[in-house]
Amino acid sequence: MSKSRKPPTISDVAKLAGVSVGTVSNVLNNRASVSAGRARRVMRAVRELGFTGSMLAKGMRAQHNTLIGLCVPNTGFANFASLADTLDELSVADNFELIQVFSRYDAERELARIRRLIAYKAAGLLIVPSLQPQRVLDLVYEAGLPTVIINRMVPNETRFDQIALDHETGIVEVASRLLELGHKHIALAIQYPQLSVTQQRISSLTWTVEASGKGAKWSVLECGFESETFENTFAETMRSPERPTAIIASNDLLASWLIRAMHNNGIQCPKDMSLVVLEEPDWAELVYPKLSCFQQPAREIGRLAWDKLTQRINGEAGEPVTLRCAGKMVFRGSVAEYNKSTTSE
Amino acid sequence: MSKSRKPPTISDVAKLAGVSVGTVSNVLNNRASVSAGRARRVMRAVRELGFTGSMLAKGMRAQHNTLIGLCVPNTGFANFASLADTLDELSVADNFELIQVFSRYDAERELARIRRLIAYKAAGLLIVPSLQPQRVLDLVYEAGLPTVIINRMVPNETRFDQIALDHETGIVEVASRLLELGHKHIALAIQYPQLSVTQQRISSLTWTVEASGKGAKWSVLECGFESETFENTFAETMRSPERPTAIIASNDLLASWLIRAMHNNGIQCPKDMSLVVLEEPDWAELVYPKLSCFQQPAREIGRLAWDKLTQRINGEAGEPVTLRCAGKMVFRGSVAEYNKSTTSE
DNA sequence: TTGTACGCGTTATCAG
DNA sequence: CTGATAACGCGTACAA
Repeated sequence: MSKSRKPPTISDVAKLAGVSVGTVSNVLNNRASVSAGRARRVMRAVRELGFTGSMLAKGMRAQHNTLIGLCVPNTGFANFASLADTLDELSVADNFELIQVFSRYDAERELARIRRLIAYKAAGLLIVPSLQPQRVLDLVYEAGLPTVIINRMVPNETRFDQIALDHETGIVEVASRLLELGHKHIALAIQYPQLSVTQQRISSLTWTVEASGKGAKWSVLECGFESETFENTFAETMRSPERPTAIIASNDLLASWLIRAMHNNGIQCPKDMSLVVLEEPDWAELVYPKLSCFQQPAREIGRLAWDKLTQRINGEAGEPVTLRCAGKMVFRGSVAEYNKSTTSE
Repeated sequence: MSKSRKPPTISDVAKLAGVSVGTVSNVLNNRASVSAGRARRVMRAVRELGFTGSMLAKGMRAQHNTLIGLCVPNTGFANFASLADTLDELSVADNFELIQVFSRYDAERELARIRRLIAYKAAGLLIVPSLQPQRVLDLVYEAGLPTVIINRMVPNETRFDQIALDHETGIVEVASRLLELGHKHIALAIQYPQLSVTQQRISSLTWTVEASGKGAKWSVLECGFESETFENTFAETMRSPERPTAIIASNDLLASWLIRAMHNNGIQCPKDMSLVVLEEPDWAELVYPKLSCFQQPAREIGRLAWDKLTQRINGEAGEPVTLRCAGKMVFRGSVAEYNKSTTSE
């Protein structure tokens, strides 16, 4: 049974040290000059009582808190994990408390979580927005809360800073390479058709394929949200004579589904099908063949976002900016030349 | 530039609605009976001003906060991710705010982070302890903070509830199976020798191998913290005539290192070597052969820990308890019978 | 150099 | 049913 004694306050310390509360405060924040003897007595009392202070009272008094909210869809994808990791590191260094909440891709939940962060008088917000972030963004704008949007672009949003990956160059590089290798039909496997990055990717793919003048095809493979359903979709797609010879997966979950589905349908990678994923899961080099990935610079994004947010909190930032970070394409065994004599029973 | 207007307070609302602050408070918490007309006026004023309330002031007034601290080493391992996910879900349901901090396996940092959580007057703490948690545990005990230790056992600690995996049955089951399959030398690949779970695992392995009476061997493979160094260690181990025919990896990082190292050294799994990992990474079924795993019940542990913590916060818990959850062994392709005619050049 | 008093936003209490 | 006020812990301006 933990003894639930009340936490010590400044006046407890003051009483024990035989000084006034103002003196204690001055010692703790080594502000005004306090005589050495009293200072020592105060410090001893602090240690004796295990005095920690109250961030609640501090925050209330100072009218600003050292809490920073980070709202991400989940923590499962490798990207979000390293983003959280980076931001935690940076926030500790700057003496902020990072409080991470999950929106689970649900606008309603996102709204509720952000509302609470506002109620906690968070000093700033870092948001990886959900699919319908409008109400949330309106809310934080109304609240006047310094906010940076990360990782996922919100189109036509000029009220906030946005720091995100440059998705276009990635898919252009992937598609160009696949076309060079002789692929005639490239499919983009997606999960969220409404997402702005998805739209961007589709148009980039379209553009690249058509500009190449090689008469290649492209298509979009909507994969849904259940792996069983997907198995059917995939099998059906592969029965078509027009089936793709290369697939670009939007995220690592889809990549894992595709690997399994290819295996189940007797399709060999890269002989029958090349595979690329637009983020790098930590198992990329463990599967055979090794997975070709577009590495997202999560750490760089985290750092830029943090810098921008602290600037904005300190009132040093001007007009909201939109930054795009370059990713890096890494080709591994899962991509190969298109083999015209592909087995097709 | 977000307009950094001061957030509205209760008295702002009261002024606008033409009522007293007490009335507003009563309306918001639908406590005492307030006349319908006034209540409507208050609600309108609340909406108009975008009033959210201040959890800081609430917490200070109520002398207890709705903040729960979760301290984990990192968020990279699949286990910790789903633990965080479960706890987030549960805390939202109970109207608590979960604030997650990372100790990075560093006792010093752990102490600093916990200290701040105490200063924030967190209502309770969930800790996956670091390797030297003594000072932290003393601190939270002194502070009288309801605390539950999860996932990793702290030996001889009876001041707190502990909810953890039953590691023993897992390794006993794995070792028994490997012995059944004719393996004569089982190695346990570890990273943290001082960890109590490591000690438990070693003694369970010892016990199981010796009790089997099959004259089999066992050994411990210390893997260190850098994958390059590990490559050498592994190559050396495999050069020995006494080399293991089955390896049990303590965590998914080691499993990934082992898969790579086996590949680099031309050792085939499961023909030359069986492999088991004591947690289940999300890529377990993507590699070939599929990885045999001891599935840790992270969700169950999360749920039990949360229940215990809320009990303790509400003063409904008695003496601290220690609970062990059963994991589940899943054998897949990476484990096979030991083949005496193993290729050994 | 040290002590005192006030205000931050909220809720509980008490008087009207 | 409603309004005024004290108290929570801290920082600070100002008085001693």
